[in-house]
Amino acid sequence: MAKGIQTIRETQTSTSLAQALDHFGRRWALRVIWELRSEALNFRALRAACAGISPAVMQARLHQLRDLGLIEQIPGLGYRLTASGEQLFRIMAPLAEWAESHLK
Amino acid sequence: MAKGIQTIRETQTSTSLAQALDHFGRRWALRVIWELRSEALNFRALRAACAGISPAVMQARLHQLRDLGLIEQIPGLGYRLTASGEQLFRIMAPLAEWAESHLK
DNA sequence: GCAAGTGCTACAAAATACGTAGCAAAAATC
DNA sequence: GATTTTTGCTACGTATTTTGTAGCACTTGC
Repeated sequence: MAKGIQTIRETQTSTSLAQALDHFGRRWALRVIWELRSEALNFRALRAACAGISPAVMQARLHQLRDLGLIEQIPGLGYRLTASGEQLFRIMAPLAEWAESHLK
Repeated sequence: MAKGIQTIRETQTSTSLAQALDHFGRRWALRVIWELRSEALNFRALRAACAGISPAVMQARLHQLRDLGLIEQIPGLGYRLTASGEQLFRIMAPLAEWAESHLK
C-alpha cells in the first residue's frame, strides 16, 4: 500500500483524557477506587481488599490518587473517595455489569 | 486499635470485574480502545495515535484485546472494535468529560 | 524490477511491580 | 504506665513489564 502521502492521524485525544488513561493504566489504580466505593478503608484493609498488591505499590497508588484529588486520608478513618472520586466511580460503575456479561 | 478479632473484609469484587480491571490496568490498554472509537486503524496508525507505545507492547495489547473479544483484525482494513468493544467504549465515553473537568 | 508501506519480531536498558520482612508510632488492653 | 496489638509505611532483592531502536519478511503500487 504505497499510496502517495498518507494523512498522519493526529492523536485527537484530549491531553486530559490521555493523562487520565495514563494514570488509570497503572496496576491497581482503578481497583483501589473501586474498593473504596462504599466505605472508607484503612491502609491494611485496602490491601486485603486488593489481594496481591504489595505495600510499596499501594503506597504509590494512594499518593497518585491523592494528587489527582480522587481520594483523601482521614486520620482516624483511613482513605475514602472525594467528591471527585465518587463521581469517577459513578462513571465506571457500569463497567461492572459490562464485565459480568462480556467476560466470564 | 487492638480490638479482638477483626472481620476480614472479603474482596466482594466480582471475579469478572477484577479480571477486567487487571486487563485494563495495563498501559495503553484503554487507550487503544479509545483510539479505535471512530474508525479502524492499522498497526502503524494505531501506534502513531498512541505516541510513545513500543511495537512490542502494541502487539501484546492487540493480542490481549483480541482474546477478550474487544477488537478484531480485518485483513485489508486494520483493527477495529467488535460489538463488545464498542459497548465498552460507550461505557467509558463519559470518562472523557470527567477528565476534562477534573484534570487539567 | 524498485521503492515504499505493511505487520511484526528482537533485544538490551529502564521502569515498574512483587514478596517478604520489619520499623516507629499510635491505640487498645492490662 | 507497661505491654501487646494494630497501624501506616519503608527497604530491598527479585521478577515482570515497558521502552527504544533496529530491522526483517511480505505486500502494494508504479
